[in-house]
Amino acid sequence: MATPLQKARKDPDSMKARILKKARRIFGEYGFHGATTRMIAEDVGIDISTLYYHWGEKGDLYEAVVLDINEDLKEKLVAVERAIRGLPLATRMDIAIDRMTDYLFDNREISNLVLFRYFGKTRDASLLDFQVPEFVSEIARSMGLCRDKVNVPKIVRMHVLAMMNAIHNFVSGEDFFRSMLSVERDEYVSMVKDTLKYILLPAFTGSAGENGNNEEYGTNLKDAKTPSLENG
Amino acid sequence: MATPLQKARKDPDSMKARILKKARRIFGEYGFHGATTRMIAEDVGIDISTLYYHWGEKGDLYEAVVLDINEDLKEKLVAVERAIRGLPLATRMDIAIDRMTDYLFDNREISNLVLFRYFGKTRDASLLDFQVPEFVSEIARSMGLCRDKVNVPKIVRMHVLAMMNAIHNFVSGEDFFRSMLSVERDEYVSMVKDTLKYILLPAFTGSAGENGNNEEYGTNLKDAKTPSLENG
DNA sequence: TAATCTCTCCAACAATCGCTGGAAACATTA
DNA sequence: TAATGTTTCCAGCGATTGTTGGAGAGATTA
Repeated sequence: MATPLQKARKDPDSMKARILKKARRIFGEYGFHGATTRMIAEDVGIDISTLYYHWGEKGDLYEAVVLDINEDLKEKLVAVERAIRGLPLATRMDIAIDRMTDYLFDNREISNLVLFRYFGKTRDASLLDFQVPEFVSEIARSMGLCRDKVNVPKIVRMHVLAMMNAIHNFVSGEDFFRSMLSVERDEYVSMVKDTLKYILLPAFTGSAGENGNNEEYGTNLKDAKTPSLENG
Repeated sequence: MATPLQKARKDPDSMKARILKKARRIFGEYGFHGATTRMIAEDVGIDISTLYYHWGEKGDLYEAVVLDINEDLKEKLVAVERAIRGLPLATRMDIAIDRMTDYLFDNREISNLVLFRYFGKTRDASLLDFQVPEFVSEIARSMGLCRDKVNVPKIVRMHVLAMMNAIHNFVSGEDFFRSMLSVERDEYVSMVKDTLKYILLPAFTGSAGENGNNEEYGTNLKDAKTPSLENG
C-alpha cells in the first residue's frame, strides 16, 4: 500500500510528481501561507481541481513536500558520509561543507523549507504537527563529533544545528545577501564556502586549516570508525 | 513633520504605538502573509477599521514594523558598542554575544522579522521594496574586525552576517530546537551562549577562550580605537 | 458494444482576506 | 451652547482563499 508520496517519488513523470516538484519550489519561496494552491496549479499548467484530486488538502500537499525534501536530504547525507568516511576530521568537514553547500545551492527549496519549518508558525497549528526526523545526531556521529555513538550529548547537537543553520542561511538568503554585498553568483558561492570553513573549522579542529588537536573533539576521533546513516 | 512611526515611538501609550507593538509580535510569528490585520486588531482589542485609520494599508504597517525594530536594533548596537569599546577582542566578542543574545531572547520578534526579511518572499514584490540599513559594516568596525574603517571588505561582512544569523537562528527557532533537545528555557539560553562562543571565538580570536593572535584579525586590533555608530 | 475506471476541467461554494463609507462617541475650540 | 475636529465602531464591499460536485474525455475491461 504505497502512499501518494511514495508513488510520486517512484514515477517522476507522473502528474503527482510534477505537482510535487512545483509545490516544493513555491512553498519554498513563499512559505505555507504565502503560497496558494492556484499558484502551484498554474505553474504546473493544470486546473486547480486536478491538484486537489491528486493531493487532497493544501496541508497534505505541504506535508508531502516536507517529507519529500527530508527524504532527499537523507539520501544526500548518506552519500556525503560515504565520501568522508575514515578521513581526518578537518578533511571530513572540508569536504562535507563543500558538498552540502553545492547541493543546497542546487536545491534551494530545501533550505527555504527547513528554515520555514524552524522559524514560522501556521494559523492552524494542527497543520504542522506531523513529525520529521532531524538527522542532527546522525550528522554528529558521521562527522565523528562525539565518542558515545548511542547518545549524542545535547551540546554537540547544538553544534551541529549551528553548522547546518549557517549553511541553510547563506543558501536561502542568497538574493538578499548578494544584493547587499553586490557580488555575482559564483563569487558568492565561493565566499559562502570560505566563510563557513573560516568559522567552523577552527572551532571543531583546533586551528584553521590544520588537523584537530582539541581535547574534546579531534585527535582520537579523526579517523574513528563512525556508524552509518544507511540503515536508518 | 513627524511620520506615523515617529509619533508612535514618541508616545508609547498612544493607540498607534499599541497597535505597532502587537503588530510586531504577530508579523514576527506568522510572517507577512500568515498574519492578518484582523488578528492584530483583535489582539489590541479594537475594531479592524481603527487599525486602518491609524496605519493605512497592511503593507504600510508592515514597513513601519520593520523600521521600528530596525531602530531598536540600532539603539541596542550602540549600547553594546559603548560597553565593549577599548577591550581586547575576545572580551569584546564575549560580552557582545552575551548582551545581544539576552536582548534578542527578550525581543524575539526582532529575530523573527529579520529572518523573514532574509528568507521569505511576498506575492506582491512592490510591498517589500523599501530599504533598511543593515549595520553589518558598523558591527564589523565596532568589533574591530577590519583595519580599513571606511570600506569593510566583503568577506568580513560575510563573517558578520554569519555571526548575526547564528544568534537570530537560535532565538527565532527556540520552540523548535528546545522541543528537539528537550531542554528548559534557562538551560537552552545558556547552551545557546556556549555554542555561539564555542564556534565564533576560535575563528576570530585564534583559539578558544584566549585572546587573539590570528594573523589577519586579532593582535593589532584588539584594543584599536573603533568608530562609533552613534552619529549615523 | 457497453460498462467501468481514471483522470481532467468548468463552475461554483462558503469563508476569509484587505479595505472603506458613514454614523456615532468623544474631545476641543468658538 | 454651538461648532468643529478627532477617534472609534458597525456594517459591508469586492477580491481571493481553500475546497468540492459534477460533467465530460480517454483508456481499460466486461
